[in-house]
Amino acid sequence: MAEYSFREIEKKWQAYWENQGTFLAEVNPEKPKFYTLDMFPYPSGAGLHVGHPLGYIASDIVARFKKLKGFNVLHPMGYDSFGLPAEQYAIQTGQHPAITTEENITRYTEQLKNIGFAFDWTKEVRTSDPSYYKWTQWIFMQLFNSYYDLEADKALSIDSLISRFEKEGNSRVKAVCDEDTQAFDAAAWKAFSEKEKQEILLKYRLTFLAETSVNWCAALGTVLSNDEVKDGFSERGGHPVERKKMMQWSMRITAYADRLLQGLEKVDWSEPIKEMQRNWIGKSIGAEVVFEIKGSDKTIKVFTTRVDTIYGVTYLALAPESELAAELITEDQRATAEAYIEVAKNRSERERMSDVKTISGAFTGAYAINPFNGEEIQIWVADYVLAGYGTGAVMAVPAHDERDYNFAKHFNLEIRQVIDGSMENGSFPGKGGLIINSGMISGMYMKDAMIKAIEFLEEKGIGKGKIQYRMRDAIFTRQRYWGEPLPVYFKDGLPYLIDEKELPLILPEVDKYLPTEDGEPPLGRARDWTYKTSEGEFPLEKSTMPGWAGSSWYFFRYMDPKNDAEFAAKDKTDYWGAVDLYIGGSEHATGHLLYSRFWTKFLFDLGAVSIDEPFQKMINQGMIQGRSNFVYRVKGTNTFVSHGLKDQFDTSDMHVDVNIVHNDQLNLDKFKAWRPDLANAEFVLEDGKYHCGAEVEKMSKSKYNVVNPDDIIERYGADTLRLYEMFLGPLEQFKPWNTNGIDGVFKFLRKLWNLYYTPAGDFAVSVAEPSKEEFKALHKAIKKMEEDMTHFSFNTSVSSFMICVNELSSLKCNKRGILEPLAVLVSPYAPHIAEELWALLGNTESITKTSFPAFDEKYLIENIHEYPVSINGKMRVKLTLPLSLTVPEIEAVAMADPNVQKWLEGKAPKKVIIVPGKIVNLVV
RNA sequence: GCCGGGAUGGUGGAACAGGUAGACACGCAAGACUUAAAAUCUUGUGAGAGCAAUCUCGUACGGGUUCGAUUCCCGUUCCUGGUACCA
Repeated sequence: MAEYSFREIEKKWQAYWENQGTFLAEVNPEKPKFYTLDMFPYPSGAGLHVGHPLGYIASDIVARFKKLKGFNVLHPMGYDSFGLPAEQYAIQTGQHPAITTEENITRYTEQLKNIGFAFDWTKEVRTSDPSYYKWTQWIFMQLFNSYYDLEADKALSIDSLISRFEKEGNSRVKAVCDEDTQAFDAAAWKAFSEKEKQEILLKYRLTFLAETSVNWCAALGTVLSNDEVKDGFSERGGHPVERKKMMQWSMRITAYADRLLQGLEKVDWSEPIKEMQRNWIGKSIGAEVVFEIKGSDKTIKVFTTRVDTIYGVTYLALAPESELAAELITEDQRATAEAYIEVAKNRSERERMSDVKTISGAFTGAYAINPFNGEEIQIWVADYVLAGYGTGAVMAVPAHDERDYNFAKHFNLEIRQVIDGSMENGSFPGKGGLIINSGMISGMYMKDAMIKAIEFLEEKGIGKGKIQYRMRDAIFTRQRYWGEPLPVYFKDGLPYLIDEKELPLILPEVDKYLPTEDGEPPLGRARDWTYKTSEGEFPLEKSTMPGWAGSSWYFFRYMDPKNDAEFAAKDKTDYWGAVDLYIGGSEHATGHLLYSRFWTKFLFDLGAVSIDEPFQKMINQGMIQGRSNFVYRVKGTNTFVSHGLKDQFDTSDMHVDVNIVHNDQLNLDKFKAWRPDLANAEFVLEDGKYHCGAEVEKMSKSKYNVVNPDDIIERYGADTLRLYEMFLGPLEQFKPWNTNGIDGVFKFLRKLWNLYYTPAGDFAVSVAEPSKEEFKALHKAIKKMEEDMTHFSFNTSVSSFMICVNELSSLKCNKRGILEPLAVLVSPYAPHIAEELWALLGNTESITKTSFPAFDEKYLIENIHEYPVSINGKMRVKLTLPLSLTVPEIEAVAMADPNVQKWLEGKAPKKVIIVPGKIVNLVV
């Protein structure tokens, strides 16, 4: 066999790895561990396109590299298999989503296996599998049975809260709970009925049922979380989304806001991703201030980050949804104010967002009293105030806040300056200035004034310092079929958990996957969707969990996927620990990555795992975009003009399938065969070729720019695909898929192959001692790969392999001493060809069992070496010096250099520091 | 609007600590082999001038720091990701 026949080789080694269990990963305390993880895919009906494997290839390279370096590597793959597309398909066709999902998974697995990943497939997980979602439900139950204790700063069991209530009521309990929780003492607690007790406990539980304002998507018939909504439309499907009040399960993720923020300091993620999470959590430090209302015993609580400007408050503004606002309206303002509230409330979120510039509001007629100076100030209703943030009320300081300023200008309200500085054409004195016209805090700067003002508030009992988060509690229910059922039944209208022994609560069969006629979720169609206890039969929860439930803990399940007694055994989670390298897209920054951190912290509090950050290092690979090709048809004819000549004709452009275009040249025969109407197409060519136009767009079927990895593998092989995806550019960069350069990578593999063969096609490797040049070529590549592995710049490693093989081939190197380590070196990138060559060299064990070739610097040293010279830490000149020179000789040559002389101006340097091979420092 | 990331030949991209810009690859051109094509190999390939050695200009644009800037600083333009009345 002389030809590089990748088809045979790849099939052979993929079967070998599977039969030998080469990549099975088991706990082994003798060896250091390395956990590489990819964001598992949702198995969609379209199959994998060429963009999906990008990150998987990168992590596979790292996994194989680490294995060669002696690590025990866990590198699993699985499927996030609950999701909307399968359900939508089920609605249209009546086919059970489980069947569609199964088919898609089969196809995905087949496609993935063709690429030759070092996955341990025995660790595969599927979120829609009952043996998996049993534990998703179990985690939900633990959350239900926990509350967040602020003194311990962790989640504790709800039973411990109950025993505190029995002893002393709730007045001294510092815990995260609903705003409206009333105080009670031990006696009162004991006097409460079972129902009342449960209602109170629900206000503390980490997952709870409450009436919440949600993003309702009528077209999908379900609620969506904030990160599933983009610009007022659903992320999947692009349907309009509106705000609606509904009873929903929520997760008290806000209890963890601060720990989620602090945890970011400990992990090695890119700064932009951390920043996105910080913004999403949106911590603001400020104060809550209570304003009394004139002629009423009601009060208005506002949140502000700038109490120091309190003397500049000239009105209060309430959100239109505020019930208090409706109550406060006086007779003379009733007509206008109520009309305004009606209009504002009915404006959809979408309208409100797209129309930020229009200023609107209405005076209620009521007045509040500024607690600092006793002044009466008007109370307004304004739709720039959001009901969902802070207290839904704002103290307006028009002089120092842009929105307040615009509002005051529009309605002709007073603008009172309390920070020194000029205020001209819309520029506001900011945080730096001295505070003026402000009674007790005049003459202070912001920081001191805030402290003083908060002290005053707390003394008087009319406010306090407060930290507010932008992040809301996460809605945890979806009115869908294809998701995890919640292990909850209802008694007296209150939720109770089912018995843990009953898990998993299996998703029931339904006749249709649509909501019921009376608007209940699809599970409302299930027969016997009830729970039987000794007390009777009770209805089960009809909503299911959101998509992010299953993906928030799958990285633990990979460690122990078949465990039926625990979500994962403690000794296994302790051994594998946090994910050492997580590769995936940045689009999950505010969804999956935040929820996973939240659940991990919770499991940590529970003592179920020993880590509280799941992903130590993360790389965000850039999306691969499509690159569309165009042909230019002369209008009204069947004649197509090459790109360069199209301006000479009246043409219209047309997408052409990128798979019949190579290097932007159209394959004319394939084009004629592409569609029947093109069979008799005619062409106007340039230099005998048809050049297509190209444009970067999203990869989509309708643009004929989808490239299937299977096609690339069929034509060039998996090793070429792997190398090429890496060669395309930096992993983190967004880039269009473009096969223009793939021939070069394929040629490289063929050249590599030919190193082991004579021109006549015989396998021939000599045992002669390699020359210095040969060692040098190899060790340059070894060094480069080791360095690249620390910065994840896979693209330049591929280049360094190419250089190495080019040099070896021009040296006609066929020596075992070089070719054996060379096969190992390239094996993480191109594992199939490496295994084949390794076996040809007479090795009987897989190449993955050997170790990475040791780098030796001595091979890189040349006779002539360039020394950069730097003087006084500033001047640096590169000199070409023979390596044999002694230190004084190097110094002499450096001193004789014209640039150095110019710099020294005749003076002698005080000290000469020479770092061999590095830098000569001359200190003046 | 606010917060990130980016802009280098015909193309994808190198330059990892301020020190020979354009590695490597594609494409293109010329040549070798071939009846021919494909494949392979060799050479050239940022722009301009020159027979040539060589010189000048060049990393989006305008400035600055430095002996020296793709790299650091200030300003501008364009592309791109996130987020958006968050008080």
